Amino acid sequence: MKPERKGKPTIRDVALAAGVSVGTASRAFNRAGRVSEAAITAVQAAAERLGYAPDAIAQSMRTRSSGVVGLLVSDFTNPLYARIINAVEARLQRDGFALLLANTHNDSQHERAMIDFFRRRRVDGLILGACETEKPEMIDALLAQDLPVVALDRDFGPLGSGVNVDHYQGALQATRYLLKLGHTRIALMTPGQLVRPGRERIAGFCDAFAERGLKPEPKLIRAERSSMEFAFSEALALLSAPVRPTAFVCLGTRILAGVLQGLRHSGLSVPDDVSVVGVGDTDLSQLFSPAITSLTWDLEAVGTATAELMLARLPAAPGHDSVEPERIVMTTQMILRDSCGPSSSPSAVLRAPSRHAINPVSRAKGGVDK
Amino acid sequence: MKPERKGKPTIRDVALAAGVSVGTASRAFNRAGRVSEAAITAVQAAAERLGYAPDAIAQSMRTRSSGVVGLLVSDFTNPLYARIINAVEARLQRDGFALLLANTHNDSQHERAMIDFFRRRRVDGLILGACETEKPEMIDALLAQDLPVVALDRDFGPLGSGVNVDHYQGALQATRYLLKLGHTRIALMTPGQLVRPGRERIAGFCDAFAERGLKPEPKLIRAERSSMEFAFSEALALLSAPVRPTAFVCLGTRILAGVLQGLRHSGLSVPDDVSVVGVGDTDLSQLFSPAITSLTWDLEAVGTATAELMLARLPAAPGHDSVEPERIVMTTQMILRDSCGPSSSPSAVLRAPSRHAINPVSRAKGGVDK
DNA sequence: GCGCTTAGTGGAAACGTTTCTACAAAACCG
DNA sequence: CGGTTTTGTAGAAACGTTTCCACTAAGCGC
Repeated sequence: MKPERKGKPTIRDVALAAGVSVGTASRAFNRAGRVSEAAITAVQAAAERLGYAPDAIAQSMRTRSSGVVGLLVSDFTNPLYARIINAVEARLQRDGFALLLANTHNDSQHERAMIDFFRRRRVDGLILGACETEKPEMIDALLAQDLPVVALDRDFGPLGSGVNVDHYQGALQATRYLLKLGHTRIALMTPGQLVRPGRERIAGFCDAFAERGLKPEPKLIRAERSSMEFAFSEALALLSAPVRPTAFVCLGTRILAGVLQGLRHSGLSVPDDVSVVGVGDTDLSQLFSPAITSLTWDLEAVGTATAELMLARLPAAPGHDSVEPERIVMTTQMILRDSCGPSSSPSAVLRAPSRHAINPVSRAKGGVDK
Repeated sequence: MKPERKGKPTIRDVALAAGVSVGTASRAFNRAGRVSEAAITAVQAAAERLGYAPDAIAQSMRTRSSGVVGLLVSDFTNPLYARIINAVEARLQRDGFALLLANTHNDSQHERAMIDFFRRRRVDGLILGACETEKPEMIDALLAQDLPVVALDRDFGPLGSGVNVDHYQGALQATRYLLKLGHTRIALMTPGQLVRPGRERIAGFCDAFAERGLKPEPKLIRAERSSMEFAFSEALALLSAPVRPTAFVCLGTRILAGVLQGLRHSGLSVPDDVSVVGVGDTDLSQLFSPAITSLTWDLEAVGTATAELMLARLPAAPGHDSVEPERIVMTTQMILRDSCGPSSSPSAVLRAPSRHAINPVSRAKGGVDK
């Protein structure tokens, strides 16, 4: 019909075609202010005819809101992260927000650069699951901005919002379980103690020992890197020690894989020689023989809750003046399978092949004490 | 020092502080046109002092380039996708581009909506690994735009660029291998034949049979959904048939998991009762006992190549007028492990525990014949 | 010193929206 | 029917950049 020169048609073209001014055209689209029904239909018809679609960049420019949320994570190759991010994306998409994704590769300088990069891109909010961001000065700087920030399994102090998995309770439960089976030489392998999950797990681990008046062997706590190669060599080192651990708690998917490889390499059998508690309801933990007793939590729920926390803090939200910091705690479950047996006894009796129920979500307002 | 009201400082503030005009300040930052050294240092000093960072939205507005690449994929929970996307992101990041991520959940309507959404957001390029986009009319519409499009394991015809894994060759190789071991009742399970990977694999599978003057059993080709649950029930169905398959080719990580579960559930042992070829060098295929002989390809290389194909097509690229369509084909490898044995013989002898070398990358110009 | 080029600068226009202001027309109300 | 409110509209001013254009002040060859 009307091939307006080249390029996409602008609202100006639409207004012209509809015989109204640009202002009216804009109001017609946004149903804001006063517009006559006649104008609305005329504008919509013209837009349809011309194939007009508003330019999101220009809208951002004017409204100062980009409709984009930034998500920063150390490495989303981790299948646990992948599923969380998937859920975040799905939830944000429902509200018309897009997800700008970057990973930091555990490089704190890089991380800071990416946060800045996101800021320059005027993201409407930031979801942070990266490590450096637990440093107090960093947190203060972040929260000082008007940019909504939501933590993903990170601790941003009393003023920060976020979703946290209850790793403390999980580690406590897993360790209690092994202690009850008679294990005392239990190795704990988890990502570094710099970040919340690592710290919490170590605390839960130690407290489970303390409950029985015991102390864990410090050398059996390996909270450093979370790569499979590292876990493999650490496992080998621990297993070749004069007196080796009788159980492993492996709180990382890659770590679990590395430890299992180490056990196989050492010719030890699970659970007869060594008991293993893994993490996540992954293919590996289900199909390894024996199936791995695992600590899990609802990844989709974590992602959805994170997204919703963010959406509630976005300027577009209805009553967003009430931006009280809020923290959501997700509980963990132990899925009992076949990889744990009594300590130093010939064979295991305990067995519970089926899964437990889905975990509930508990909410907790974060206290503000400035 | 100079708390310029509220909000972020603009280039105007910087120019004022440096005692130059905004135009000069802009040129100073971009090193474009003629600027004196004095001006550059003054502007940079002022920017530093004020903590100025240019507004990417405003820049996009003016330059019509957003510095963002959109990536659409059906579901990045798939660990194979996750690693590819990781590599894409890393490569784009190196050149200062951000990644806008969305998944289509295999909903073609949704897919179209997301492509539009990306367009409105003025992404500089689009990487498509989703299904619908192989429909001719869709492709034409996409290529007609000025927006660079790169396919991720999808076929966009002679005019499209993209990175393709050589699934045909891979399936051929895997099937030949099983045929040589004496299997003829081989089941093929792969994601649907609507998309390139599925089609190619089926073709390779059939051609391997044809080489020996054989024809595959049509009922043993299951190319539909790629979920674990589906694979599990399909496997059970196939295994309970009067005469069951002696080998499975499982070309999806979730499919592999489902089939292995099905085999376990049926009480059949691998490779004595049934041989299995899996996909991807995952934890599961390495640690399952027996370790799974797998068809793999270099996921990082796929991601990097995809990103580079895109970068070369971005307007910012140096000689981007030469936008010939280009297709990169990645070869596959078979990692021989312990999950395949001769057909209907008591036990397997063949064994090769170590990995093969990394695959090379072969490049091929796509022919243009318009 | 006088034209000529050239380096450097300031100012303004543009990018495509939304929103504000002003104003006209219509509606309502004694 | 005059005044007051209401309704709808047009037009322009932003938003923060980049880039174009015009212009001044050097530099240079003679």
